Amino acid sequence: MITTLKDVSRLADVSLTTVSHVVNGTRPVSEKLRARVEAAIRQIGYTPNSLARSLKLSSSRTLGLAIQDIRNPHFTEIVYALEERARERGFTLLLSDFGDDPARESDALRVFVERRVDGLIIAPTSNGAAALAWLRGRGVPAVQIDRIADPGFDYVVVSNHAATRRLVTHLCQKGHRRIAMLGGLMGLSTSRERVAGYRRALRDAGLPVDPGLIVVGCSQPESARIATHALLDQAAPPTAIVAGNNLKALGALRALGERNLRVPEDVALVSFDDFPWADLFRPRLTTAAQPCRALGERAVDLLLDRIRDPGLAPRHVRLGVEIRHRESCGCAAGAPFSPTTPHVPTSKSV
Amino acid sequence: MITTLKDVSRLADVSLTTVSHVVNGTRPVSEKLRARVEAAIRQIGYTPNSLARSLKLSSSRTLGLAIQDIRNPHFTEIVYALEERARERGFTLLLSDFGDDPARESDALRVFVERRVDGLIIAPTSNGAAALAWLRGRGVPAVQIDRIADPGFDYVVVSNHAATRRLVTHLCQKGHRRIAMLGGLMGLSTSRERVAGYRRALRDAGLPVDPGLIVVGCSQPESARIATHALLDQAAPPTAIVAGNNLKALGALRALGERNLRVPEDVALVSFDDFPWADLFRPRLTTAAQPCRALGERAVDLLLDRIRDPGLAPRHVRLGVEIRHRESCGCAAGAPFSPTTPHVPTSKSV
DNA sequence: GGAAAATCCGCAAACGTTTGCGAGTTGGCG
DNA sequence: CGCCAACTCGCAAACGTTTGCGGATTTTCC
Repeated sequence: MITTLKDVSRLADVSLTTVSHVVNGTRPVSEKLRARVEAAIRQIGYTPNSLARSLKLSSSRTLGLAIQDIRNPHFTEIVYALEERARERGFTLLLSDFGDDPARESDALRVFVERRVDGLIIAPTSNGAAALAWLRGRGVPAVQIDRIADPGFDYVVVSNHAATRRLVTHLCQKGHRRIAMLGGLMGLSTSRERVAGYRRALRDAGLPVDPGLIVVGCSQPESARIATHALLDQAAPPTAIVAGNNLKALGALRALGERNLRVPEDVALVSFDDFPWADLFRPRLTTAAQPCRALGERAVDLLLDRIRDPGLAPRHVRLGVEIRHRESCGCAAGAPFSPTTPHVPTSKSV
Repeated sequence: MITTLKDVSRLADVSLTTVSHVVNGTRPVSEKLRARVEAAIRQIGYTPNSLARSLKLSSSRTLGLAIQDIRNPHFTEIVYALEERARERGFTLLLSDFGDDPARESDALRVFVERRVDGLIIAPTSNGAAALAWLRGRGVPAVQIDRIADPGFDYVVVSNHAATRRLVTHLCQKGHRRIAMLGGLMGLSTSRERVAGYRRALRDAGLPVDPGLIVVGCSQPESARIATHALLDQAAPPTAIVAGNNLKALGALRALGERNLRVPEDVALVSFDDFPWADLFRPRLTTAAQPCRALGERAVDLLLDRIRDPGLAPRHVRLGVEIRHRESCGCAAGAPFSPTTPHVPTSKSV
């Protein structure tokens, strides 16, 4: 059913070498033989064996992608961009979703290396540093996305600090003085940067940082929902909430709904990460939208560069974030947004 | 950096054969040698080369996944389930997103076959039949999901007809007499089955089928949005709309919002496909929720069975759909839902 | 103590490619 | 006619594994 070069060579009565060369166009072949070979190929429906080819060339034209949870719309978007870019460049993607489990993260990397991917893209967990160290030992090219666990590797992330700061500053300007932050796992660089941006904005506004208004560690909508209820149960509840990412925004939204609190009249809500359908939530959510597509494309480009030249110094890319100004912050729909912090342009260090 | 069996065998001073056997545990090895080998492996950080292994064994423990658009939440969910199940079974997933493009669909399959996947899972386009025929010629195991393009291959899909029928019947019972249907590309079995279910429900209710209320061919939110506007511009506009899938529901929702029409008071809306956050739209959407997880799991299981025994007769699985009864159909939240058509149980033919 | 059985191990051929090297042929030119 | 360049092509070794076969050593049992 599946045929080989040898089958073709027998049928066309030429050498293996010649068949290989007409298949790959890697050296001139006379018109006569080429015709015979091509006829034979069509006749038996020959399909090259990439495995053998990769083995011989020690290059599989395959990229490994290890990510937390494809179902998170943010990652879905990134995966989409990565796959497209990789495909355009002639690479195929191996996919691994490792959830929250560091062990599964390591497993994924091991599997990828065993399959001899040419390089890999990873959104590392909080202990991704160990996994990356292991990779370094194998000399496998890799780039981190979204989060950074080891500055020794390339990465492309966004300006979490600046964007969160702008979000919070905006709430301050609208008069909010008790602003809560739903933060993520502090092992993640994103969470740390976003919480730092939040603190910074408060300090800039001369507001106290109340530890009771910062809750960290929730990673799923459900924990965010519960955390939100807890926040609102306080003696002096927040008048505004900053969700550290899209999942937390969903949780917060649910909690607010359960309490029949109106957004933004009773409590304002802004969130990191946009949804493709964020305009359909009521109220329409004000968000910090990451450039997922650009992020994916840059990641692939960085990786291919490094595969070409493994000696490159680590390259760090930080992309700007766009604030999508909608209603949940308390502004009328479409009202102009005037941040105090200027928009952070795409930057690249080293 | 990357080492081989031979490196290990040299360092441990044993034969290649022995190293291979301790790595795979495929034949007993004396305690002494095993220890030496394991020490050597650790020392040089040996990682097996799956490419060579696959070549020799002619089995790559890899599954190809070709899908339309991962960003569609419905497919995202399926991809997630597929990846998880495949991983549990020791297989890795190759991912290809081919959009609407039949050419890219064929490309994807070709790439997968060249990479010698053990089998593949595909949500075929309207002309997927050709692509599948090509596969048959190569003898590559495959299962179709979501849609069916060639009954000669295994598939696992849902009861589109029955579910749509229940959705529409429910609207009829609420008194709607002009119910519009936003259908998909009629080349897809899902679209045909859903539209058929819609017609059937109307006939059952003794209502006329007005061709002006059926619009087919839209596949993206934007075209559904435009189609919805057109529907509402009619002399006798519909009082209820059935969205053929989640994307169309988003488009319809946008159009209704743009017209400041209230759902369900002015126009009722129900939709095929659920969203994980469907409870956060306002109004909360009544949907026909597919068992994405089960679908993914069954697909992998079917595929692995077939890989084991390629001679199996084609197996067809049709899963039941759960109606998630919320507000957009015009019922009070949480009101009981009493379909005339009994819930279609999971069935399996042949 | 000796033969048979059991145990432990290595040789070398394959899996399906790619490619350096060199052999054979042809044509051009003096 | 002779020689060299240009052109075409095939041989065979490699890529990193797996595994059938058989040789050597040890154990078992009478």
